[in-house]
Amino acid sequence: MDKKILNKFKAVLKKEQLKLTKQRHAVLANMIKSKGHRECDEIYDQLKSNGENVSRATVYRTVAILEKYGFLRKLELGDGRARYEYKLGLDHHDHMVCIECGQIIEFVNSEIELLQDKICIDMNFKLVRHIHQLFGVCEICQN
Amino acid sequence: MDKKILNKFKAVLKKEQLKLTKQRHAVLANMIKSKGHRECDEIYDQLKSNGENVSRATVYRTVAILEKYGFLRKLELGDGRARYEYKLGLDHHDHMVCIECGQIIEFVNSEIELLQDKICIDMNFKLVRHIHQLFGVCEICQN
DNA sequence: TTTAGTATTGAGAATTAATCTCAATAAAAT
DNA sequence: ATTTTATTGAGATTAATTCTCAATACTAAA
Ligand SMILES: [Mn+2]
Ligand SMILES: [Mn+2]
Ligand SMILES: [Zn+2]
Ligand SMILES: [Zn+2]
Repeated sequence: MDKKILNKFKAVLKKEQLKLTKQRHAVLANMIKSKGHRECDEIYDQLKSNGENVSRATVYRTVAILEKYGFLRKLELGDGRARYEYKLGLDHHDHMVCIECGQIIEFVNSEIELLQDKICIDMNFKLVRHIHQLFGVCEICQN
Repeated sequence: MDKKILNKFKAVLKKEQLKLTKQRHAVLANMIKSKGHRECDEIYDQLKSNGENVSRATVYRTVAILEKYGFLRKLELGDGRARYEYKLGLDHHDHMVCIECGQIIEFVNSEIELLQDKICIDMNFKLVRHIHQLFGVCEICQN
């Protein structure tokens, strides 16, 4: 794992009086390697098939820590299963979701981000995070 | 209940070979009357306290129909409980959610809506619906 | 490197919003 | 009024997530 990321993880853990365990390392390493939008069970299964056994409970506990400290972002797409994507150091983006095939397409629009900030300033709302998801039918599914 | 709304509801039900029952009427009437962002259990409790007993199962089943046909909009704010708001004939808006007190503030920004449409056109994505939620600290909770 | 102190893990139980089941009932059609 | 068809409700079920707690693994001090 990249030394910078690992050091940040160690710093976070120390600050929170948490210990660096094989399991926590394995979850983070796995998320860095496969950069999709992933359900906890997927992570669990993939770790298991790599021979790195981490319990489901620990996967859930670890992604929660990683989200809290900005390593991961949690997505809720309305199907009752949370997805996580690696985000540390990457540019912000939002998501389009195909309601036919489930495909997730990423998009960025800095104008929207600016307008969003302006709304919050105008309304004296301190923005922490946002969700902007577009649901519709992707190019492939239209044919 | 407003005759236009009731007629539209009747038309929808007929089209779908569903029957107009006391319970379905009660749920719709209740949603029209109290225009908040409401959990199913709230609707259930309020109906019960009005003496109009509708089972939880029927509340869930009815809001699903009402959402499908545009009477209601479903909100998922990330706490695992869906909220519904009445929307038929009302202007579109999105939501800011205070992470301290849970307050839901509505906002509208037509520029963002236009940019959103443009993104979808450019990417050949047929937009059906969207979620734009801003999470942060409201004016009151900042003091 | 031992030891003491503290945090973590995993297996399965618990939780909880939402959905399902199906016999009894109510609405619509004839 | 009778038949047909859909609906309801009570409680069981589902499924993602969280919790429990005894056994185990880190960490730092001696
Ligand atoms: Mn993404
Ligand atoms: Mn609203
Ligand atoms: Zn698609
Ligand atoms: Zn607030």
